[in-house]
Amino acid sequence: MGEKSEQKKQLILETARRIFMEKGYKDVTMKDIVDACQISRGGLYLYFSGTQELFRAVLDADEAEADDVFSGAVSEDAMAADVLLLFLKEQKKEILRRKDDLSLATYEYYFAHGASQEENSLRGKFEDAVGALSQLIEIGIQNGEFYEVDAQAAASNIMFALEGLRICARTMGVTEKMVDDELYTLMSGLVAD
Amino acid sequence: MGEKSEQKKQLILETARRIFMEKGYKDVTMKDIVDACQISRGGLYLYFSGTQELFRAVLDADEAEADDVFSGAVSEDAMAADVLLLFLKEQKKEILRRKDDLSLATYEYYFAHGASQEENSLRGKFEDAVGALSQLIEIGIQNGEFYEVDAQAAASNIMFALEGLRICARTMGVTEKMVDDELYTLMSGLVAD
Amino acid sequence: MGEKSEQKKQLILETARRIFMEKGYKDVTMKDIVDACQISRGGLYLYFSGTQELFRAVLDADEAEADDVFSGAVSEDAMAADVLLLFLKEQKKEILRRKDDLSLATYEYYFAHGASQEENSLRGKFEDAVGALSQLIEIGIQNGEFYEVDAQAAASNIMFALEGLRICARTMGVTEKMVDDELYTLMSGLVAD
Amino acid sequence: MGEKSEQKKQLILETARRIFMEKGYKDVTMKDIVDACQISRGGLYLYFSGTQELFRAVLDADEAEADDVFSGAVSEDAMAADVLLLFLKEQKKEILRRKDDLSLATYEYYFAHGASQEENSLRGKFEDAVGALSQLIEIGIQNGEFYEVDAQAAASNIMFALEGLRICARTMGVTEKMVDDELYTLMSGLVAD
DNA sequence: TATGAATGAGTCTTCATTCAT
DNA sequence: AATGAATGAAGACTCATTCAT
Repeated sequence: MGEKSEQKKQLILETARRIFMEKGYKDVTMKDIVDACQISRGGLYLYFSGTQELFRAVLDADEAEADDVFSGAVSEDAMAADVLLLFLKEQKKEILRRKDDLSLATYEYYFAHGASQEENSLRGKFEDAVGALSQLIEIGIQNGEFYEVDAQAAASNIMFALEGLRICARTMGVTEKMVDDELYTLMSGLVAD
Repeated sequence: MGEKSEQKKQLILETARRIFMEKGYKDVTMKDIVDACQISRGGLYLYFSGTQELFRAVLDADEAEADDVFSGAVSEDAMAADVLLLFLKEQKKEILRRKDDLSLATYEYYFAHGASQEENSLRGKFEDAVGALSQLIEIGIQNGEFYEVDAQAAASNIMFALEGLRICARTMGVTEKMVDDELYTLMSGLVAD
Repeated sequence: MGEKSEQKKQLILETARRIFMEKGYKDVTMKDIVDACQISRGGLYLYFSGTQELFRAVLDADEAEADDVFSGAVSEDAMAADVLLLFLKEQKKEILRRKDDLSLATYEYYFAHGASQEENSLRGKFEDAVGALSQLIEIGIQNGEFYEVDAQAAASNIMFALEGLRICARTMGVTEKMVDDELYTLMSGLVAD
Repeated sequence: MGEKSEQKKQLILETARRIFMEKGYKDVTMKDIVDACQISRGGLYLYFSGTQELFRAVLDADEAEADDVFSGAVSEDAMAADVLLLFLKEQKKEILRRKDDLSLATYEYYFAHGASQEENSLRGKFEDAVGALSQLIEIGIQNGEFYEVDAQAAASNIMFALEGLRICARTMGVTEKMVDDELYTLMSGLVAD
């Protein structure tokens, strides 16, 4: 039964994920989940005690299967600039994607439950990304592809700018051109093109 | 009588502003406002039809008294670098300020009511800031203070990075050092220090 | 001032009448009246203590200027059948008129405030109409225009049938043909045509 | 469990029916029902989303168990006149019954929700009654009990007059004598007595 | 007379959460 | 494990009515 149980939990998580993408975090009610899962009210509570726990679980599941964008790429003999370009293109897609994206719900979640909490995984994620990016830039510099910049600072700057683009896209709206221009600016800081 | 009425409206706006700073946007109820204002339920509705209208009014009031950071500074013979530094310091303060700040509520408001709406003043604000910053950088370049960069692109980059810092501060949390480092990186792109 | 006062009262009554025709009785609020009259809240209460009193006044005003349909007609040497026909045509118009009519509001008013009340003027109105109709039929009989029926009974029957048509029009809806047919039936009871 | 649920729904319907009879349609609030049913606020909404839906359900339940007054009677060899008399007596009782009657609420309901709606079952009911009555009269004519009148027209006339009596009873009030007289008039149109 | 701001009671509706089965 | 009926608290909103000016 433990297996069946696990299956059901997975089903709930997948469904919840979809709903969080559609409605953000705060607007989602247990009823929304129950309806979408075709599960009983009480049944849902057997697995999750509320939307907070549910969203936490959705985030954790994400993390578990998070794929490091660079891990594979960098080890090969691909050019660092190409890897970076690929990464930025991926980010662009995410930034411009209006729905099908957990970023809005995630922002709402952390607004509500504090930047203080220990389990704030966002920070770790961000630092991992900065670290990986930094390494990539380092490699690029050694390859002679990139200018001799402070890799760590450059990586941070890129990440903050990307976050800025993302939040701007979710609030004031951004055009594709705005994103392209900014990404171009970011690349220009590293390499002549 | 219109005067007294106006006073009350102001009182409500100020109180609401405080509450929005404390609780963000979505968690604020009309009852919260009512209690804080020591006003009757019906009384509040005489002035505002709901939290959305209230927050809109708070934002509008902000805008009305918004002071252009550069306007005064630039026209004087202060160095562009000094003006920029001042601006960044101001931003740093805002970014690190945990409460007493409408940014969280504002994000929530635009999450809820769409980046699409015509009355989205965020976009205008952002572009105004980019414009002013761009001008400032231009002046700095002409003064020989700054490198010969693309002023527009540099300004955009700074603004996106600042937004990134702000949202990171509100979600994953940032240390003062992180902010300082990033601001230093931003300055470094313009001037050797 | 008494004159001015009277004018204002008239204005209120006329406006209220229009609103009662539009919305019926129960849905009308003092606010509706206030808004439509462009008068102050308190001002309205100086004249009328609530919608009940207001509607009562509207009804009373109606009564005061109620014109007896037959009074003029009968005294002339018009044929009784023609007068009756005219009356029925007038009734048909009223029955089919969807709006611009107080009947719905009147029904609602008496539903709410009882068929019992002393000031129930409906009964008097009805009996007056039966009386007049009865007289008319009597004359018609004496003229040899109508069959020799019980005038009183015939008059009552016509009035009940008209009320039936009216309420059916307001609830289940009636077609013009249904009304025409019924009116024809009513006439047939009195005269061959 | 569906059974218990159904029982509760029935209980609510019966209670609601009683309340609608007492207070009409418009004055009834969900709270009235809740209090009368000794149920929780939220519990009621599990079954009905508002008073409109509730009243609709009450009407539908009525219709489901509606017994055709004539169906049985006519097929037997009872005299048509007797059947008609029985029907009119039944109607008289209903008309004079002050409370314990849904007619007032029904009128209010249709005032509020339009004579236009597709689901207006009143029209169908009325036409069914006219049809049955018409048949009955036809039979009476063939039996030689009734005058040779236009059965359809006579039936319509009776129904309109009954509706007229009903609404008059609910608004201006009618005496038993008034009803008797009118019913006598209606019979007189068909048969000498 | 006249104003219109203010009140507070009342209704609607939804939600998280529990619990008997 | 699972169900879904039931609860009650909470928030939105409206209205009749009053009252200081």
